[in-house]
Amino acid sequence: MDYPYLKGLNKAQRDAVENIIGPSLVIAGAGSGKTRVLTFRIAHLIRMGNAPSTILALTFTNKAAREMKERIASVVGNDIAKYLWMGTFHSIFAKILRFESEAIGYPSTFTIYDTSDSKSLIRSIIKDMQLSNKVYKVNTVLNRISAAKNNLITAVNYAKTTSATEYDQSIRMPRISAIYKEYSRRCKVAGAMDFDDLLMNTNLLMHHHPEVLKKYQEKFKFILVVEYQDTNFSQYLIVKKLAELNKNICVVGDDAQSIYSFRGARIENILNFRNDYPGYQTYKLEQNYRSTQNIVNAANSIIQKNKKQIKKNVFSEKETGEQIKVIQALTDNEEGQVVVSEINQHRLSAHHQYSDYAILYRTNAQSRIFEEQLRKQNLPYKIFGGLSFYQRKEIKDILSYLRLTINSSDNEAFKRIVNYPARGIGQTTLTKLEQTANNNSISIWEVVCQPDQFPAGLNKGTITKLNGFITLINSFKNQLVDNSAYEMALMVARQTKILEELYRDKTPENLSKFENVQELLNAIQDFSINAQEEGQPNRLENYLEDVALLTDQDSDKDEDRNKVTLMTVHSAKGLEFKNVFIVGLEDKLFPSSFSGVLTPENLEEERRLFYVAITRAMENAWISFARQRYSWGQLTFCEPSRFIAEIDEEYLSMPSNLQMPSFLNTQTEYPTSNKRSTFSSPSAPAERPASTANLNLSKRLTKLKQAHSRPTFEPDDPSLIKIGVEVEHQRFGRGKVIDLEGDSTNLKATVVFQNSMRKQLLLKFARLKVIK
DNA sequence: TCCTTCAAGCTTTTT
DNA sequence: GCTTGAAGGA
Repeated sequence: MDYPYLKGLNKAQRDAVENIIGPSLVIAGAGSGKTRVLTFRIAHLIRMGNAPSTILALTFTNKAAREMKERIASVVGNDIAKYLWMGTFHSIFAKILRFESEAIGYPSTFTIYDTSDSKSLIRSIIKDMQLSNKVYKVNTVLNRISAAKNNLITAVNYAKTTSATEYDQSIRMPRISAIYKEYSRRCKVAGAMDFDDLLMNTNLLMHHHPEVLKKYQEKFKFILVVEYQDTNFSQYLIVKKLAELNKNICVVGDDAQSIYSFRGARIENILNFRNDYPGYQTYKLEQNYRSTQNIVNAANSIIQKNKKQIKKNVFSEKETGEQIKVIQALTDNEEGQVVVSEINQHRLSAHHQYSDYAILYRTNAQSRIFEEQLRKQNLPYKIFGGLSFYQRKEIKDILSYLRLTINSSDNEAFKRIVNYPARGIGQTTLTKLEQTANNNSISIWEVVCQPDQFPAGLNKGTITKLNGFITLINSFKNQLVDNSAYEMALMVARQTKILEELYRDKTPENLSKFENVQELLNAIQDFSINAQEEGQPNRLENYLEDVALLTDQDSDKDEDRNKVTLMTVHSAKGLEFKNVFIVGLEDKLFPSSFSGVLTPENLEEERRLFYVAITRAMENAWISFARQRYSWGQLTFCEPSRFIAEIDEEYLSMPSNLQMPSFLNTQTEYPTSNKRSTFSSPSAPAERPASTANLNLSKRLTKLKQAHSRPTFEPDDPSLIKIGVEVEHQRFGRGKVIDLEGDSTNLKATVVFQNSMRKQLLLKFARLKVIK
């Protein structure tokens, strides 16, 4: 039978769409139309008479799930597509866990702790166990616990796992096992799960309750997994168990794009598919429809250097295209300047949009310089990463009120807001409450609600203040039945006086916080309205179910449309741009070796990351590096990345400025001709400024740097700043000084900026320059 | 209890 | 360089 959507697919794509029975492995090279294939495969399943509710499709991002659902809806209609079980691993299994919560001893309203909740809990456990926070780093402890959970090692089993405890000994943190145990206990008491718990508990549920497993095995007749190379052991096992009965499993992935091993992703999962599912079919999508031949060939020439991979031949039939252009800059600032000018010029000559350009970097810290230059050269840009909307204090505060209303055992929420807005309940009180709660294995809420039964040694005044808080939360609880999520959120924002407080004191920070709270309220209103329209429940608890699983990248704003994109290579995965600048191609930065030694495994992962970066480009790619940059405030000298040398020369265009200016006299390090040899020995001894020649060099570089880059924001002498003068601030732009206060050493200026933001700045530190 | 000051820390991060 | 957290003082 023929279907219109099958037209326009190549042979491999079509096979992958049509063969729906049995295990299938789809190896989808970059830009090979894997979303298309999956979309049509699911549409095809439905057309073949399978109910959408029997199809489970798992992704890693909400965005990917939403986009695919929309595309399927456009083929089969939304009233059918909406019954698909399509979502992220976390959201789908959170949904199932809420449904089956009784079996694992959790309330269905369990809270999902985000990373900052987890860290805060671990921090207090380390403190309570009287361990040194210098030795027990919260991040390390959380990573160890997370890794254990991703490998399905429970707290009890962790203590028995000698490899784990021996490792902890070796890093001098023998008590991690005990912290893990206490962490699990407190999460349970608080009725909370962290991200990893969602997956581990799903595994435990299926392991201990075969009847539940059977129910879902029978329900999900077809299972699809996107980005299979990024699954961790926990996710892998869930999928394996669910697929055991029907074996109609289709996984799509590209081993060459596995870049999340630091989060427990196992590239082996895709490499070993053949062993797990005998009788499987493989479909290799090798034609790249995204990029020019040059880009595809260059990318291939890099990834070939990796040993661990599934052989495939990715090719493009598009035009040859231009070579990848290499840009050398003397300093990190110059790199920013050159890249941004190049974007500007190229855009004008190629008649492209701003949104056709992306700047990709290895670490978020690199973004600042590009931001500065984009602003200076007046190019609109949008930046991904950094502090997420949902991580902002004001947002977390409001959400904590909502969380506590739904699940009063949520201790992390309680601790955040019991004294915000200030009620005179301080750390001492909180410590007493927490101790009483922990000694009795109950939540803080239960302690404060039953002061007679669980005396915490508080005085009358404090108890009165606490009672005010309890009354407030209880009044919210009483309103739950009659109000939607939005009505509840609005009520909380008003009655806690948070909105009022932010509005009263109109500092720029508060203004932006006020706006953020408004934005949150809008989002909740959207949720309420959408849910109502779709006939879904729109209660507060329904909103809270997925808010913990939302990220910034889930919101696409219209005003962000025609802008240059700045993001890390990691977050660029799955996206494409006509023109891509990959910046900071320096040894130790990309490939990054922050984690100490660059092991062969890490190098291969970095190489895959570079492969991902290049394959984002449709038409043009640039690679840039600087010879020196500031990292952590320290001037460091950089070597070009070995990855530049790994690209076959024929796909590269080395510009004339790769020759160092002759007066710098660095020929030994940088031959002007025969570019390849420059990079072929990445271990070539780098000359350090110890020698006199290099003292001269660094001096000249400093001079050059001053001449080439911004003198604009060398802050002026504070004494020049008077009431009435116009000033320019490095970040906030132009403004006018309207007030000065404080003593001579701590003089503060109140500045009203052009966007009518008002800000008080300490002149000692402020980056202000007088204009007139 | 709150505010200021100092020091230590820093990757990537779909959830 | 910048942010965050913990300690110390009012």
